[in-house]
Amino acid sequence: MVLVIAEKNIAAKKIAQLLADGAPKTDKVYSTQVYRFSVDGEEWVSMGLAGHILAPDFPEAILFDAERGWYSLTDDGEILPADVPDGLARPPYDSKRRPYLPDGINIKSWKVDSLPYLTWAPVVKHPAEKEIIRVLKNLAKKADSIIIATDFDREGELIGADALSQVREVAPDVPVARARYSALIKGEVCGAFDNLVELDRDLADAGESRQHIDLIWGAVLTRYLTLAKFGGFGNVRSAGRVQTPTLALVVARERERLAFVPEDYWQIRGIGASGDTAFKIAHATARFTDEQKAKTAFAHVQGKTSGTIVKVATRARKQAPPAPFNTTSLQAAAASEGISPARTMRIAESLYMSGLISYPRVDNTVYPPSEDLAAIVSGLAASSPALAPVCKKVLAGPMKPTRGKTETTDHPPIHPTGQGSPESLDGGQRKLYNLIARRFLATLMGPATIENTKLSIDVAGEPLTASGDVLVTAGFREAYPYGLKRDEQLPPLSAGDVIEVRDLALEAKQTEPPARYSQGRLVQEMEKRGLGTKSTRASIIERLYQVRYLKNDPIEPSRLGMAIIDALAAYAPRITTPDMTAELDGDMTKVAEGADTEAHVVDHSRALLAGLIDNLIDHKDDLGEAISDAVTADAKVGVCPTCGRDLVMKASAKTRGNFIGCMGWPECDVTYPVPSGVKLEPIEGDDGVCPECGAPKIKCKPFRSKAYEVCVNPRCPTNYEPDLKVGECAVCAEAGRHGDLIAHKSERSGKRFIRCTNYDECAVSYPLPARGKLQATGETCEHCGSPIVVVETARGPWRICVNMDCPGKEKRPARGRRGTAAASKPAAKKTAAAKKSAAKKSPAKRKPAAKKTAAAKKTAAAKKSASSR
DNA sequence: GCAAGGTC
Repeated sequence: MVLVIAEKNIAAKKIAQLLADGAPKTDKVYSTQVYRFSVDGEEWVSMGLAGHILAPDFPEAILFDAERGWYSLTDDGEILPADVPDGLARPPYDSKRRPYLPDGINIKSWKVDSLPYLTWAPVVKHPAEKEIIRVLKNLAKKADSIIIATDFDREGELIGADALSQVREVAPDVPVARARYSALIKGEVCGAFDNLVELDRDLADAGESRQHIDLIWGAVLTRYLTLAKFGGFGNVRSAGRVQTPTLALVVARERERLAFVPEDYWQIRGIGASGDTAFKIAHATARFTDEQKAKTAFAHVQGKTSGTIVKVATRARKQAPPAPFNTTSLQAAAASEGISPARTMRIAESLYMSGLISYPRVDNTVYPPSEDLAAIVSGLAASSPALAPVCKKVLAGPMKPTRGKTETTDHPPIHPTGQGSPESLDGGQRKLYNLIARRFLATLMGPATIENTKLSIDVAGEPLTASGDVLVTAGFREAYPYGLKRDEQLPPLSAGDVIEVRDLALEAKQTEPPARYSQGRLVQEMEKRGLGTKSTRASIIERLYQVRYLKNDPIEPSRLGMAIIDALAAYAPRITTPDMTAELDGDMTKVAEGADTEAHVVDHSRALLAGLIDNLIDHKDDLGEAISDAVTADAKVGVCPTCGRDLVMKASAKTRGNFIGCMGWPECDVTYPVPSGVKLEPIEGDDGVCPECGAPKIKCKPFRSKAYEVCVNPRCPTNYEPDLKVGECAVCAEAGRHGDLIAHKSERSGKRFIRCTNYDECAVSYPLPARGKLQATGETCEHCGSPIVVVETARGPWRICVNMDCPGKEKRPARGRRGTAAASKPAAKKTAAAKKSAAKKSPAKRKPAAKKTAAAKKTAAAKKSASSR
């Protein structure tokens, strides 16, 4: 049997299809997809790895001293020489400066003292994809020969070399060869398998050098930053060859904005009208930089009510259809539609896995000749009725595809497959699929023609203008409306016509600083500067948000992010610029060409880092202070109305919930609750102080709905809500007594809830939505008899039964069973409190407000999963 | 608890 090892499943599948006599058979080894086929009567099988199957890391519990070098200790205290690669450089040992690694401190422990040793620590590999390795070894044992067919690039060679090392553990003698193809098409793949070569160790070593350098620099600097001011678990301050220069880009842009000195300018603008059509007019001098000149011009036109058309100029311009999508351009286009690059990749992956779009990690922007574009369009027409009319036009047209600047042969640009059923996609998936499908169609269509009309208007001797764009020939815009401005149609006018003029005003304005990066722009900027790859950029940006160096979109650096860049620019400047990546690329090329060795390149890099360590450690406390100040500044939401110190967002150690507390604690015990389940943001400046009570106001952004601002003080008059009777208590009615249900707002927590007036006997207490005006309706719920209230929300009124355990609420048609189960035994469970009071006062009766205890819920869930198995 | 690179 011949075993073919590809980098990923899609490659394994394609290779099987291209080499097989007849159609390959899909099979599973354990739970991994493999492809069985025959080539000239011989039995072949291909499998896909999942990228790198081994992960580099530092060895467990390695210690160092000058005599023994690297060693490890067994549990019994026995000293063993460490299993490290030959020829590894030793940490330069200076007993005054650098004691032995203290007892019990090893490379795995996060201690500043160990950083100089970590710089020189060996790097080993451990299995990262255990399942894949198991399958690989299983197949390798049965193989008569093996062909490594991973991607034809540096990382592909390394992935192949790692796979080979695993194969050798079970099949030391089986012949192994390498197939190098640059496109998954018949000619390329068959050619590669007819001309097998050897695995290129130098190229794999180049990839491994990259891994080691990234790990060593990343781990040393990340540990250093984290230890400089330990902020508790979950507060890692990371640094790396790609993430740090990326952060530096954002910080540099913010600094430009801070240093920006706005310039004053003036505009004269107003409204022109002819017949029923009104349009914007402005002085021909779009921006006056001289106030006096602006005032003089304005004095001429002020209060004027008519103008004369001097000239009408129309000019048509063509807008070329866009290039096919590669990863970066898809991420940028999706970011404009509000989908972050990271989310774009997650969605694209799912669309790819369900067979709706082609492979999403591509640099290529030119369709290969082998791609049957017409077939895709036909498929699209059949699967997406909404796109069918435009698909028909595309099929009838000349269908000359556009080409982008980057042409590679590994995969086609991102396009819909025209297969599957996109109709059932949910929100984000549907949005992205539509973008991809429409972009694909646009690349096969003609240009759009936009006609611009420019009116020159004389108003009391001053030149004014109006301009309007109209899409006259839709071309590709019929399929691809993204980023298209709305038509601004001017009325038909000609020279000499008189128009109405009104609302002319002189406006004083200021120039704006350079704009912040959007996530889409940042991805493009990273690509331009050689930072990261198509597969990593999105996740690197996401990481910078996760460690709270970045916030908001357009992107702003946090004070912490700025402090990190300042510190690294001072003590480890090499990590803050893209140069390190550029230099690494140069070194990699030398290793790949055999002009240098992995050991030498990595040791050189270690030495550069080692040269920085002493200075870093000397400044540890300065940095700790800077980080701590920055973190406090980021958490600041306002000033304490009692003592004047900063109020900051804090996390409760007990409940892990957030609250606002005074930095003066324990002398000052001012605290405020904050709403949970929403994203919170401080409001800067005077807008962030409540005019009523002086407490801070904060911005709350609930998931998928509109942000609002609120005073954090629950006792503030702006938060006052009178008690409201919403109806009668159905529980009490069942028990033969009377109780009213009253909506209260807690003065302590600011939370709203409903409670029964009969609370000595009745335990009814329901939470209410945090926001929206409440109204009693006088109606009762058909399911449980509890009152119905209306909550005014941003999306309009919302009628709810106040009973949180109402059986009517649990009816979910899609799942069904949960609802019916709950409805059939609504009185089954009670809260402990309800049971207690019921036992004391009155016999337990049917109770619509059945509240399940946590334990009861658990058993119910367990029963459910047991019955479904 | 570290990075960046593959891919799921």
